[in-house]
Amino acid sequence: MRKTLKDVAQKAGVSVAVASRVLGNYGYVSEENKEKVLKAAKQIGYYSDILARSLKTKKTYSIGVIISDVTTFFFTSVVRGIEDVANQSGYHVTLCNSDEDPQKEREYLEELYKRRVDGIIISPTNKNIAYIKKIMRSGIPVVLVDRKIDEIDTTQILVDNEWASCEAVKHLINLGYRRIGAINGVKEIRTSEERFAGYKKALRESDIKIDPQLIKYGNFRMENGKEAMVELLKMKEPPDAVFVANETMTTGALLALKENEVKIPQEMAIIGFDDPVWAPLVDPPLTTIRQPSYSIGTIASQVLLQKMDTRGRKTKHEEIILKPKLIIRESCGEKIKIKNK
Amino acid sequence: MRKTLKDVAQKAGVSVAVASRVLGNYGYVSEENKEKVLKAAKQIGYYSDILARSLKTKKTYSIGVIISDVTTFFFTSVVRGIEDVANQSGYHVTLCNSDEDPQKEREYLEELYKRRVDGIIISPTNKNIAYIKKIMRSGIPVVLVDRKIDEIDTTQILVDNEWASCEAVKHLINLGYRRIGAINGVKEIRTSEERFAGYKKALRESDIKIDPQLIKYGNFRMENGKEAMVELLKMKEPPDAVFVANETMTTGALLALKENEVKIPQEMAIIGFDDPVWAPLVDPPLTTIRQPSYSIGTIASQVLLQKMDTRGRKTKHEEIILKPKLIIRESCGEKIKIKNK
DNA sequence: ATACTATAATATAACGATAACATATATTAG
DNA sequence: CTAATATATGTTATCGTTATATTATAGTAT
Repeated sequence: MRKTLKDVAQKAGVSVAVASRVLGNYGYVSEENKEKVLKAAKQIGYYSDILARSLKTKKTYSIGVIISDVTTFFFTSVVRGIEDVANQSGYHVTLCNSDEDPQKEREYLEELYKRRVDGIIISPTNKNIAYIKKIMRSGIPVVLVDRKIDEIDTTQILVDNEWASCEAVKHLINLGYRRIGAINGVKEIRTSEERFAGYKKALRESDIKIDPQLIKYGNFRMENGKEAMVELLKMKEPPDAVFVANETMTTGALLALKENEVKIPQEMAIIGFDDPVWAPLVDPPLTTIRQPSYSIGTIASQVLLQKMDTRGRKTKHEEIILKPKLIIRESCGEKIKIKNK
Repeated sequence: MRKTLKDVAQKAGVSVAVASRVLGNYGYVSEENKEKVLKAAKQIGYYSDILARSLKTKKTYSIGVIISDVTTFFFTSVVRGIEDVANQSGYHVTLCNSDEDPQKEREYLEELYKRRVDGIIISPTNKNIAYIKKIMRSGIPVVLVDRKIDEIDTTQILVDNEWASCEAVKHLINLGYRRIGAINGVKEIRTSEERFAGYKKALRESDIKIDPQLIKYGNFRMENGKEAMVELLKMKEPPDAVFVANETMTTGALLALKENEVKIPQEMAIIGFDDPVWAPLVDPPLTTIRQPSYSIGTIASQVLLQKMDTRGRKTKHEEIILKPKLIIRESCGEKIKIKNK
């Protein structure tokens, strides 16, 4: 049977109050009783019941994390950062995987609210903004990661997407590519918008006309990246390079290229956002944009911990923007060299 | 402010007992009051407090899942299976990542116990057996996945590792390889043992002498797979093929081969346990053993749900063994053809 | 008419912890 | 020597639910 504080107190021959004080490490207790209680607790194998404690103290010492895809390197890495910091401060992390599905996201938000987490870190879709605001109003601090939402007044840990994808596309342009396609994520999500903006900016600055036919929209999932690439390949005049907006869609796109036996980069150069462990291993090694994912996690956690400390105070919109890095491998080759061959 | 049942009752003009009955859907309530309560609850935005409820009912409607590596395709897939089934039955999944670290595993086990989860699914290291048993004795059902532990009397969802790796190594032998190396996982973990046993069985059955020098032990982590492969490559006479016991170590091994510019399969063939999405994309496409990971998850969840229903009854040791599948791609080539070239 | 059952509602005792309050003693200050 | 303070302990209300015991009314069977 599970032991309660009463059992400990009984065994130690003191009142529950004394036992609680010893185990909670507060108030006045004599050395003698302290020892007795500690010994008794150990002997009967007592663990405090977090449910009961939380009910009374209004603190669960747990934070909820809702991310959009646990299978990606980017998000697992973010979560690792979050956990490492949170655990150190005695917080437990409840991980939820929304799978880019607003409905699932909503359910998890409700679940976390009901379970009274002390704070939430989320990479949001943009469909539950009102509900997130409601949760914040109820006193639970929220920190956003990866995806900016203007309407939510809290700290958001972001990445300079526009700059990064602009760099990426400029890289392609510098190598000589001119017909550059794009496989974007969900249109309404800020991250997609920004990455797409960077793509357009790079083309504009190089006076390359933007061809709408070369631009596809996916939903950040693998199948989608694959389909988009297949569509591009079916064109009379397919692009000679393509920029893909995240890891899973890049996987899909690569799968499509493989199945259609398209030579990379000779027939199609490719550059992907996110830098999974396997990027150097594919054929040819993939040029990518590496995000500081672990840092995003640690910073988010630190900010949230701080917000939980100063609970109740009104928070304002604040953006912490980190810089990704272009990792050049071989999937873009050099258009000029290829032509000369 | 967070609303309580009292608020609902007040608003509806009934007692808390009636309100509780309506929301809990039990006992006698008049149609009239039922409506009133439902309306009131909706109006003030009431959510029951799971902490308080759980404290009283002794059910948290949450299960804990401890796996050894969230970054792998195998485990994320298992977790997905677990969640899909559990969520459908109204259970919340708390995901914990032990990172193959017994200390971390122990901490998470304690955490889950304290948080009073209704059941636990775990891919265990073999260092906390006594504690797992203790948890089971306290009435929390546990289901093991992926790793068999003889001493624990409960249902274990496993994979026929020995058979699968035997098949894999036989595949190499059939292709003409004779100096076949192995990069195994942690020695004490059953999964490693079994996979290694399969390796040895295949060699024995083909009358190939087992050369201890060709056998390395890792810890299932990437860096380790890399180091092991580097050691193999440093040998005067390195193996001409290698069997790697899991996904992360395979990644490491491939990285090492890449860095040392070893040609696959001409200079070294490689076959890996686990079949991540990127397996077809690497150079050359990787021959792997695909585990029925999602099924492992759904079955584990179903079994656990059932155990939670029949709580208290003593469970016996039981094994559910699924069969993996050899996925042949190009990383093993054909030794004969290669020689002839 | 009496006894019994089904329906309905309320008041209240748990669940297991914390913390506010009350009480008691020892120590120190004025 | 008294007042004030520090130390130590115990009693009990409380958190927000659920569930049990209690009471009340209506309908049905004897």
